[in-house]
Amino acid sequence: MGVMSADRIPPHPDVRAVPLQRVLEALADPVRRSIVTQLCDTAADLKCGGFDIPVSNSTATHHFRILREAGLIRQYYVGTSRMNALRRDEFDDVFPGLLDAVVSADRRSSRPDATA
Amino acid sequence: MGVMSADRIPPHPDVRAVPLQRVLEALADPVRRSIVTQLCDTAADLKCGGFDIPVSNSTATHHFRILREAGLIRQYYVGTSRMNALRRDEFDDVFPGLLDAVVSADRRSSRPDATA
DNA sequence: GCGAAAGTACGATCGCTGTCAAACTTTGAT
DNA sequence: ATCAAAGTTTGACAGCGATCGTACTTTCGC
Repeated sequence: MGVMSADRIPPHPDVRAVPLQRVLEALADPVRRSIVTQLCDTAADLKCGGFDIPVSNSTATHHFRILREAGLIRQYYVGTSRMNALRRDEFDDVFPGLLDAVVSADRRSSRPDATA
Repeated sequence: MGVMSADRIPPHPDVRAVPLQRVLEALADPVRRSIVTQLCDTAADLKCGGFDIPVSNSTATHHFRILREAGLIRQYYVGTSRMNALRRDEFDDVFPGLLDAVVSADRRSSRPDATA
């Protein structure tokens, strides 16, 4: 008995209404930061199962919800897959420079770093 | 029977050796963020008791330690007062743009905001 | 229709962290 | 010498949040 695929996703917040506290809590978790970084690097939307993260399925759902409520990602369904998109521009408007600084530093942290 | 006032402060980390994780955990707490913002706004070193924070003395000590170990502040004694200095330049070298983004957003969060 | 695929929702743990009060330490002033 | 000022240390406690397994829901392909 189908519900339309539209409202299968909980509402996305207006980024301007998201407290900095929520944003920093979201970005302070390594798994979530990895999700954001992967979205940045891919420069394309990814389904939940398309990420390389070391947690169970239900834990992943939890992390995606936190990111969504922090205004960092937008989710929408394609068939049975939930897609995730970075809300780059909207987010940068409200928190200028933050995403860049975090993602840049995170990339450096995650790489082996072979600099002499 | 006095110990010299020099080594009354635990060692400060090399900022380049501080993991991003530690930095974000430090900045994700509202009290610590307030401390950093006040240091930014004052543009001068402040003694521990010189901050406007709503926690007990021992809790404050805890927060200052977290900030110090995150490479965000440098502490030194002047008489019986422990002074706190932002490690601005060193920190910006390793995490460019991060402090600015967080402090700017934090200032906006803390103000009433009377914009029409 | 039926089964598989992709996630979600729900409880239940469990460890971490922010908090405080109380006792202690060091320095400066009297 | 003593006392006050400024913080620290220690121990205890409470609440949050990351995690997982299991059960459930929706959609797609046959």
